[in-house]
Amino acid sequence: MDAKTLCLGALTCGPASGYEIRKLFEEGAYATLHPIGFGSIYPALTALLADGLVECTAEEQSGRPDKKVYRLTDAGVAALAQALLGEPQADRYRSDTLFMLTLAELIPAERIRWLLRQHRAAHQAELDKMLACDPADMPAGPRFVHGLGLTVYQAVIDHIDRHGDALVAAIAAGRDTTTSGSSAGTAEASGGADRGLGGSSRTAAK
Amino acid sequence: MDAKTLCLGALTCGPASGYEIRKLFEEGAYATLHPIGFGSIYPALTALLADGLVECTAEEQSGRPDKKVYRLTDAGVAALAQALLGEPQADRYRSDTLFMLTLAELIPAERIRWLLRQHRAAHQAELDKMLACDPADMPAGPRFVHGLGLTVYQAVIDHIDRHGDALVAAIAAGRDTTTSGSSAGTAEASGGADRGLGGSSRTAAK
DNA sequence: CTCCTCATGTAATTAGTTACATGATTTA
DNA sequence: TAAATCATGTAACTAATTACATGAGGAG
Repeated sequence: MDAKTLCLGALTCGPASGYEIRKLFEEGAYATLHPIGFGSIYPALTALLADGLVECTAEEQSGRPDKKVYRLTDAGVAALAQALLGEPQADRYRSDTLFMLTLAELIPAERIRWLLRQHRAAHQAELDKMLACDPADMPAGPRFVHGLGLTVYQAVIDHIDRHGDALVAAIAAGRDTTTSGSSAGTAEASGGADRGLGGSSRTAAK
Repeated sequence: MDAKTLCLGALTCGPASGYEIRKLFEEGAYATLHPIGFGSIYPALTALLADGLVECTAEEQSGRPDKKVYRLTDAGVAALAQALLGEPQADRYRSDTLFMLTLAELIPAERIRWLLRQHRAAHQAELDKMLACDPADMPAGPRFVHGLGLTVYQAVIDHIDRHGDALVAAIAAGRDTTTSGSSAGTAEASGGADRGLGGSSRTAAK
């Protein structure tokens, strides 16, 4: 799905500027469905304007660059409907965290715990954002996707809550950080599960 | 997460050729966690060899090019463990299908039904592949990720089964394909929900 | 007083995908 | 007999991210 179609889709929610479109894709209706940044949006909008699929009125603002508000034309709606008839590409998911967790044996138990917390927190944050929207206000399409998002995020959180401790315990038991012995057997290191709690508040973002 | 780290990770499962690594990422242990193709794997392997992080023995084969089997060196394991300590990038998910479904109002009801079926089938296929593996054979890390995958895929399938029909019905009611009237009100077109059943067996793949 | 939000756009770099080149063996 | 699998690698192309440039106003 190319950036042009994505922008066209975003504009069905109503007229918007490039800046606002980006927000739709990172916080709003299209959040997490399709990552897209300024570098893709602005050129796409320019191309759409040249093709007559959107029209644009510039609103003067003090200091800031003019706010260019784009809206769909009839041709734009038709082009979008057409694009929506094409074959959808297969879903793609990529997760550094899950890849790392697959290689848990190579990672200190403390860091595994941190990774799990962070993963949970990220999903909880998405969930909270979605919970703030009332599905009753949405048309059927967005409501369906919204509900799907809720279930999936909840499933991830539940799985971490149910099996996260067991993973940390297994790693702590299998290869202790303090001892360098390899075959430690089934140690009962699960007792003090909540002491240090990961630390490392710096470098949390980016 | 770059292609080199991904290859290093794959090689923890044991020595493998580039061809086999790709299979790991599309069917095996790392399936759907990180998309990666030949074009990324072969150059990465060459670079890793130059850095001494993997070593390689070529097995002669009749007709085919030599099968180059790569395995991790001690330096490779150390480099991987080091890379695993870096900040994981945020998860990225992209779904053409879900984006399309968000714009369901612009799509004929029949096609919505097809989209839902296809989405369900894709997730069912992934689920079946995962169900074929016994988690008991896995170390804690892969087992955790495996379990997470199962729950998530199941959640998607369940959601489609529970709410898919309602979506199709809403679209069919809101904007009928046969009538061109725009403000049709709350029509009771939900009755014959299962007549044509989508058809279009051609162009199913790719 | 500093940081964040608003606001647009270009340029450079990096990453990823696709196509090509080659070819024997197995399966349908 | 046609197509898929196995097997590696390069070159070209497309797409995406990041950095840069500019700058006012409001919140903390």
